[in-house]
Amino acid sequence: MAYWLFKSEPDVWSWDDQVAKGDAGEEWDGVRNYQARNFMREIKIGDRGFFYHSQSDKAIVGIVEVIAEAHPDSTTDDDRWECVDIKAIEPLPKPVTLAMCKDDSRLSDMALVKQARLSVQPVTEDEWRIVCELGGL
DNA sequence: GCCAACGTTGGC
DNA sequence: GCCAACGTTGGC
Repeated sequence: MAYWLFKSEPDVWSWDDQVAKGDAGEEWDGVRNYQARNFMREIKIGDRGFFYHSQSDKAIVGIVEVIAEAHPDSTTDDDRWECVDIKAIEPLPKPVTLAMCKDDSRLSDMALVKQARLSVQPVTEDEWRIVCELGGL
């Protein structure tokens, strides 16, 4: 199983919005970036991901599971863009902020730290474990 | 609200 | 195919 990080502006689509969708989940649509799209093509059903709030929060706030692999993005007619579907699994007892990731030398290679603008990014197993630990899981 | 970083577009 | 111009994202 692989691990990922999904980034969203909470004003547009927040963790609470995701939780409200329950097990039905929701399309992770609106990605207009080739690098992120290419990662989504590698994502498999059952993969886990962090849900990150950019802008005001700048924190990893929850864990999601992939329930549908890459398929055309229904929010555009442009067939270059695809999306996956995810559902909320559980919140992090303690959100892990960007500052915490930057302060932890073990996380200095995280895509989140190094590539601020990438909206879908891979997370290594070690990084996953460390962030869960920091988050109180 | 500003600005740096980065991705995309289009002219050559 | 290169690169300048432009647009967008996201941290501060």
